[in-house]
Amino acid sequence: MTDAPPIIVWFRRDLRLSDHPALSAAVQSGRPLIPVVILDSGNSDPWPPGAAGRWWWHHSLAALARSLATWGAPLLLRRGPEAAVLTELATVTGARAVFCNQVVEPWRQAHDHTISEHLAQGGVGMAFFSGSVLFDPDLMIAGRGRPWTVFGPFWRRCLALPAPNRPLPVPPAPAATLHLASDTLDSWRLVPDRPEGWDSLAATWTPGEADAQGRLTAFLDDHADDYEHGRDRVDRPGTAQLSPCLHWGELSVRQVWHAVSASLDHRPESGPGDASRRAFLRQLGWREFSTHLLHHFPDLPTRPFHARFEAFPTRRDAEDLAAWQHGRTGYPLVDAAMRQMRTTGWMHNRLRMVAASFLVKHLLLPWQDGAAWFWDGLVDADLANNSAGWQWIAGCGTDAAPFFRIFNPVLQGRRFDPDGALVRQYIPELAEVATPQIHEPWRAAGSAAHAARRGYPPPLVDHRLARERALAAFRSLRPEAEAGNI
DNA sequence: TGAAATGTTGGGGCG
DNA sequence: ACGCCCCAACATTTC
Repeated sequence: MTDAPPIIVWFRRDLRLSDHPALSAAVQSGRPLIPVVILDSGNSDPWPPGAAGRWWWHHSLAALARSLATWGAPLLLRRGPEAAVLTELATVTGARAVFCNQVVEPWRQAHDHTISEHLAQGGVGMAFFSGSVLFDPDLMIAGRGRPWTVFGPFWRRCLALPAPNRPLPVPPAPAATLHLASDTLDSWRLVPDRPEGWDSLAATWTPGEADAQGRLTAFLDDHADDYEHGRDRVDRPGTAQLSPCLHWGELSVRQVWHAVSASLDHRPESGPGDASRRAFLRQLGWREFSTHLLHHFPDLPTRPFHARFEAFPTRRDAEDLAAWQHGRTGYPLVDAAMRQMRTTGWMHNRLRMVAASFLVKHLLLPWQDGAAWFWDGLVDADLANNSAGWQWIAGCGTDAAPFFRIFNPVLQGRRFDPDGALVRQYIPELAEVATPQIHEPWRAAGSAAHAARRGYPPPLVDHRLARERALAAFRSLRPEAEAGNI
């Protein structure tokens, strides 16, 4: 054995071996490695993963442990306050350094700062590597002074910057490894019980880096050329469905960026799929935008960006909230969306907009309640994306959809689920309803009776009335109304 | 990354 | 043949 002290590589939201700057740097040092994942028992995380997130986390950790074992450095699982776990590990092994990739979330960065100072007292250094975003949020506003709050200019600026670094390969395995006692993953009990179990998620997903890479490849082969339009169809797999992989870091955003833009860069003239590929990169841009926003505005998860929305006349109605949560609003597209999330842990992006709009505008319930439900139910639940998305749809965020932009669930259904295939998949009660009425089953006389027998509820609210009610609520917020000089 | 209301236009039926 | 009306189709405005 060498005398060189080992390096602790702390895995957080980067459950992969490729394009892992902290891991690569540790390997390059030639020291023995201690890869570790810590389950924080100190409740210091104000946004611990929800139920679906924990399911994903468990399985992705299992996959990471397998690939690290094969690669040559077994993964260590330790439970406890993060600073204490790292300190103890450093003491026992003689490690003088902890390497990790930065997670761009305000609470996480604050904790990292504290932990880093704590470790420094014991002579242990902490090194942070970047990799969870395409562009550094602080560098982007350097010289400008204030964050971008409108997506368009933000993205134009991003595209004008030098391209993000090329992703790193899986590093060669270290020569020496240490074997230390580890918790078993099962003892962490990450996956909570739920009445219907988790089989339907397991049938949908295989968490882990290998499957994530496969998804990326499949998307490039099958859907990237038609993404611009195909992504809108909720009844077809036109999207990449990489969001959980990106959240948990099974793929780095740089890997996705480079894989998609490579075909643009290497083609002399623009091909048929170029617009689609740019549209996809733009979606990575929204992820980037949300992450930067949360970094600059830590209140984003709880408080409306535009303070006047604090006065919005939201309702409090536990029954309506429960109807929405469990897919019993009587609007098939909304209900299919909510049941898709329950069944798969994922929801099509367009359905997220429709379902969120319905909660906020048709039901006038707080967007924070909707965000909390999504947080618990989505395997890709991401604080920045979830918060920014809800604020966007609620009209109170930066660069938000105007509040008066109210989705009509019937029209959205006709346009993006024209055959009713998605509705029939998730709402078996409506399987017999004819296609012309599938998105408004209350209008189908014969089928309506049938649906009633099967227990599918009538509409919770009338669209036209709900729309007018929402517009009135919005009008009550206008500055002129407050000033009393309408 | 809407939808509804309102306005405009142009073709065709018809007296 | 001509003007009138209807209304679908499209465009613009408003919420």
